Amino acid sequence: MKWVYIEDIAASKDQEVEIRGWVYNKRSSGKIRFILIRDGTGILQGTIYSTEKDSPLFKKFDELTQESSLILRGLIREDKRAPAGFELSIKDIEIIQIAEEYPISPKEHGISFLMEYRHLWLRSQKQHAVLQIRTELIKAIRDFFDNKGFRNMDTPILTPSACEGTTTLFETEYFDQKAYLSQSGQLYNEATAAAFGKVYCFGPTFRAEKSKTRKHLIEFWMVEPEVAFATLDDIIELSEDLITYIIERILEKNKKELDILERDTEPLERIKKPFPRVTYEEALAQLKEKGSKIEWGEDFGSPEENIMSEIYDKPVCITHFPAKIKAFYMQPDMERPDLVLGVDVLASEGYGELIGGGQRIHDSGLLERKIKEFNLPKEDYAWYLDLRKYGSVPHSGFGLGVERTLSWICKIKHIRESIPFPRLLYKIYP
RNA sequence: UCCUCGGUAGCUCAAUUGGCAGAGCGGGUGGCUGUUAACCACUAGGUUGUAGGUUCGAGUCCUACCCGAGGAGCCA
Repeated sequence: MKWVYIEDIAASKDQEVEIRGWVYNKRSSGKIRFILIRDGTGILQGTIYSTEKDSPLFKKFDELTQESSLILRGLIREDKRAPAGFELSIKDIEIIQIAEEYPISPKEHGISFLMEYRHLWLRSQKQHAVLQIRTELIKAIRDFFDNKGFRNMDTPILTPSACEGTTTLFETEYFDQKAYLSQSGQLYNEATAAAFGKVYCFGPTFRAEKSKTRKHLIEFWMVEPEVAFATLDDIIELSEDLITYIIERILEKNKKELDILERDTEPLERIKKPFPRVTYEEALAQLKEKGSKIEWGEDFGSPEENIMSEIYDKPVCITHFPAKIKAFYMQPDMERPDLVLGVDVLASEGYGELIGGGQRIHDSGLLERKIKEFNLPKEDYAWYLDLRKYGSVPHSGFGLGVERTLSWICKIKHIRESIPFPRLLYKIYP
């Protein structure tokens, strides 16, 4: 008998098939019994009908517990009464394992309990929907860059020095040396961009910051494009194109999942180019008008990000930040050397920074001065400075956080649900 | 790291002024011919986070600690 996945069930209408999966729920009503089976691709209702109370099928049905694994065989029928529109008339139940009492019942649970059972919580419908969208999101990101001729050049996770210099790194042993888990592939991207023109890296990044918010993960995934000869304006446009492409794809491919998540898609549907662009100083004026006490030279906190997303109903690009609050490699504005050609793209609906990036310094002398100014060990940046000696060109890039983007698209309350196994402050289980 | 709130059955929660520790869900048993987180009846299930203190008596009050949540800060 043919083994089919529930997502493909329509093609097997009026045929006898085999469904392999787990008991999602079961109900009985005298002579008729229902099994909801999930197989990872969907949930299907199977029915058993018998006039005999102790028929062999009923006996097997009665043994089943929530999440028991089994193979059902039977006829696929169209039936309006079934949740999926199709139903399986069960002719045979093959039990693989009877599950022990499953801790996650179909009723409500607290977050700390669910997080402790994250390995099982993944089976629940909403978690499943979020992660289903995640796989489409990652595919869309790759397609976007691949279709534009970008080369995927992944960068190392183990790095020799505190390349960023500023934020907290995870340290590990590397034979007789120290190594650090990567916080960004950007510096290496600049090298591959000079070799391949336009590149992107896509991988996990690690930040040992003691952040305890709904927007931060200790380990998260980031896609970072880098383009030789590109200016700030070029990569702002690239950011807009990427975000609109992603949104369009998810709206097209993940209707079912967005529906399960009860996501109002209207705010996503209006996300089209161009996005509003404001400079840091213009944003500051808008924020003060709305009552913020932020002063020039301060970075935006989450109250400021929230105000910005109240003002605009699309992602907003903020540019020209004070140099002192941004990284050492950011290209200063020629007319205002105290500002840098950086851009942060803030999501709508209060989801904070999706993208951070900008134009990089390509002048060798200036970069050396900045390294000194930021008190960074020059030896560690010898190879990076080489890139400015051998055919240096203006170049720009950015990083987009996958989990922030996914949280926003799914409108979930906390970023911890946007990755199968979140690493959170002090929490590394399961 | 700071502020606020919380920790009672497997889960979600209740317990009046300090006075018998309780309900729903889940589990078990039985019933029901179309259920949709089914429903109905019965039933088992407790070191009230830990340690100490006040009191005739503490889930409730006090002290310390542990754990969790929300927020802030931190954060290319």
